[in-house]
Amino acid sequence: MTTDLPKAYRPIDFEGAVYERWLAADVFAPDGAGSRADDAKPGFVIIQPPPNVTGSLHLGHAQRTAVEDLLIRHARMQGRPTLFLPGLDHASIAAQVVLDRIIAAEGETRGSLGRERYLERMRAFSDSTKPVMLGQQRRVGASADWGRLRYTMDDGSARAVRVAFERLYRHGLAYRTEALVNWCPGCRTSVSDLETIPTPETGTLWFVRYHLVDEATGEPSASETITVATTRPETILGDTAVAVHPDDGRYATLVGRRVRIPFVERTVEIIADDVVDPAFGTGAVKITPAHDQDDRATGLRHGLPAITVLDEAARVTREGGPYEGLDRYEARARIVDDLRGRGDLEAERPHEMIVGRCQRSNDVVEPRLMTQWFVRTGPLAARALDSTRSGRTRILPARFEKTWEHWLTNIRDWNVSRQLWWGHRIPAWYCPDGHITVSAEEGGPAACEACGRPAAELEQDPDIFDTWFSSGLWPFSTLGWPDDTPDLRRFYPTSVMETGYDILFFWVARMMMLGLHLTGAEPFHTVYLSGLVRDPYGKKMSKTTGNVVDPLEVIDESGADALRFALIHGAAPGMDQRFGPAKLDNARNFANKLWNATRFVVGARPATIAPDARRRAPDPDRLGPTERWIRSRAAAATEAANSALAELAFGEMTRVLYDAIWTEFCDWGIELAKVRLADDDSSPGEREATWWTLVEALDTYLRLLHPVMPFVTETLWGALPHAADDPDLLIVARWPSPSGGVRDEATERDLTAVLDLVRAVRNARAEAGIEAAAWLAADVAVPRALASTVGALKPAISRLARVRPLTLHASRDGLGGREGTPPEGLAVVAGSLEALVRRPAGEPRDADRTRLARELAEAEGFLATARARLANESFMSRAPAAVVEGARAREAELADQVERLRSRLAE
RNA sequence: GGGCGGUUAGCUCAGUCCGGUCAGAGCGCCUCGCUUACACCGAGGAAGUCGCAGGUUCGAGUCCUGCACCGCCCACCA
Repeated sequence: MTTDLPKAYRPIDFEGAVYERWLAADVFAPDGAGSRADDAKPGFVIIQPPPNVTGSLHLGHAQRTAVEDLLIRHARMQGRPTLFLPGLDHASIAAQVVLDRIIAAEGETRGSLGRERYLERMRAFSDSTKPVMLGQQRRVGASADWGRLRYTMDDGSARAVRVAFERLYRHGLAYRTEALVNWCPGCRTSVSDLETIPTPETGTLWFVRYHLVDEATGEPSASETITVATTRPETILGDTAVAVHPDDGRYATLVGRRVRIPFVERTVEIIADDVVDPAFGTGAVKITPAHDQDDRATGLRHGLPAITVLDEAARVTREGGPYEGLDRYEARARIVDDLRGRGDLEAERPHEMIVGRCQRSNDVVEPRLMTQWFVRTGPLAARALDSTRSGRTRILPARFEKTWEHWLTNIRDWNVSRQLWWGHRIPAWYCPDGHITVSAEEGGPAACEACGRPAAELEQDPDIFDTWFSSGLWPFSTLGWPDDTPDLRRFYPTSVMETGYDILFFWVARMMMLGLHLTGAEPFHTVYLSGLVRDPYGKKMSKTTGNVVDPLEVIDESGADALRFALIHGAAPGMDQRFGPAKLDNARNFANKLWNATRFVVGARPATIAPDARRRAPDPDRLGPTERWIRSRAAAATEAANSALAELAFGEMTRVLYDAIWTEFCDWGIELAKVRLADDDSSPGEREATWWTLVEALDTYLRLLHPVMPFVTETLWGALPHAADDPDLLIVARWPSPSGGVRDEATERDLTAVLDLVRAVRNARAEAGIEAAAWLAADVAVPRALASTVGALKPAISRLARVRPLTLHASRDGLGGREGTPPEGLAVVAGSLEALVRRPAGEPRDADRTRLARELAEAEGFLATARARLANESFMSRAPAAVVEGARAREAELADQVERLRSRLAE
């Protein structure tokens, strides 16, 4: 069974082969040939958040995959039927932005290629990125069911989109209307509110005089004017009213009068409306219903016309009269100049304001009046809120529930129309009479629903869906919805949705809303929100900043296990983490440690055990304190890891395992065990028991660590003896059960005392400046309670503290020095144990005295605090009995310590 | 304008929900050491008034209030 391990830990040498073995064993699919899933156990399902096909993965994706794969591997080892369904997202707008850049380099544009050729290019482009991305996932170690790989642009997804939309439409939850949408002149499409980033800017507030119309002549008056304040003079061209507050005395007499809009020479009315803030500007506002949300609402209330003066490129339209064809900012400058020329620019001053910019292109988004499709979110959001409030779906970390609440309670209808090409075409057809037919049929409707006109006379909506619409169906469209498939029945609802908090609204909320309405069930019971991976300086990683790290480079260098461990170890849920070489090195070193520890154990097999022996539990009658301690600590680690995992506290879990393996198992466990393994005095049976103990603990640790570091643990586990009922591969081996462990608290206590003594002796030696290699004679006084443990560990203490000969005494008298003969040594007081280490002849004693004096002062300080506490009546009467008891015990211990230190110092 | 998060060793961060052995880790730093698993190592060590000010409590990084910076999210005031 045991195979030879290479001396050096070189992940690149084995990770690929390990992955091949998993694939060959067919263990990823829930019903794969190698699956050891028990169908009686609850299933565990993760539908992977599909990365965009825009290129390659970054560290954020690697983190995503690491966490998801951790959950999946853990569930798989528990014997639960698991499904990790991988996927890719077509990312319509993001992909178009990328492709636009690529074709621009070839001197082409969207327009020059045309819709069909452009889409062809896009398909070719995404076909080229897909394998790269899937290869990256594989290198990270994703144990996904590749046979179920899905794509948001595949036929299944397309059909789900059409059916979903048709149902929403029939249920009155999707509607088409003219509304002001966020228009990006750069991308030439509308974008959602979420994609419009409010950006602070210093603009200008211009005060413009409008001339009232002299009702007698019908001409603008030279003297009668009203001054409005605006930050956007170019929209003057589309003004259809001026508004003042109804209670504003300054303008009371002007309400109902008319003014002449300059340049376009339109005559509009002065109206009164509550929306106007009399304290802002002049208290009079120009109203441009086609280019401002507030004005649109005001216009609707007052029946004002809406005149669009900016086109899809944000150039002035024919309605703009003399300014037609000018870009919005050129027009603005010209209009300001012209107003100044007319003497109608009363004032201008800098103004701090917020403008909306496009998330993709950073262009200033223009409110634009268009007829588009919307999803009515009110009823959908209400159900989503109910799901989290009732706890049917929980969000972790819990604080995000507040954000969730706030967003969903203030949600506005969702504009799903995009004037892009790459995506799912909206399945709505219009007939010449203006009737709408929505159809989920692949070829479209046969005829107009309303008037029966044949399909040939119908025209399909040219727009496509917001990319998040198809993403919103992801948890069930991937399982066969809208059909009632076996997969859907078996794996839906899914278990955990792991993703970054930055797409909580974009994606999670949409999945929840659409999932609840279309399937009647919450699509997942837990939302686990990860933080963002940032660069070492805290900057968000982005291609434009150039600080993006390719996971493959990291994996080539340090291994996938190190990358995964570092990403998980360094993170707390929902908190961003800075990621740099330090964390990675630490993780790699840890893997190396594990590697070498295993190499040692494998190599330390007693000759009496056959190389191909089956793993068995150590003989309980041959266990010494060391063995009992190692087993107990492994059991403790199992408990701690399990409870951390239950809370999805992955960072906590790796911390537990890191300490257990490195500090406890390697630094102490193996070092202690070496003694019995090498000691000629120990019997073959004892040596075997020690070795089996090491194997057992290591086996447990490798299992516990496998979900985080799958490659190295699989490799190392393969080098250890397996039990009769173990599978060949760790990936499907049983998860350690906490009850299977053997906690032994008495042994743990005793060992703590012994290890403290060893540490104290080492410390004393170091402080005294004694040569590390020197063997010194030592006497140790051992209280009765520790006699048996210390007796059994005598050779180990001797080795670890480098003391020889070592003599044990039943009382302090045995240490000598008290009566007359001054001790020639280092006095060491550690808990209830006390040692006297003989110094080499001629060494001065000052350092030792200094150390003792410092320890005494420290102990006295603690003792004083402890006594003050016990003297506090409130504490004694109000604190719980257990706490008081603990305080008493500590006081006694400290008092003893102080007494002994004093007496040592007095010698 | 609301809301949330952060402020703990030189640096990067756990710990705060469930108050008392929690003052921790990694990196860095100092002193030793190539002891046949590991120098991607081992042994020892230095290092923090847990942002500030109040409050609750026998007891507070841990709960409450206020404040100060830093960051994020939401938000139709021209």
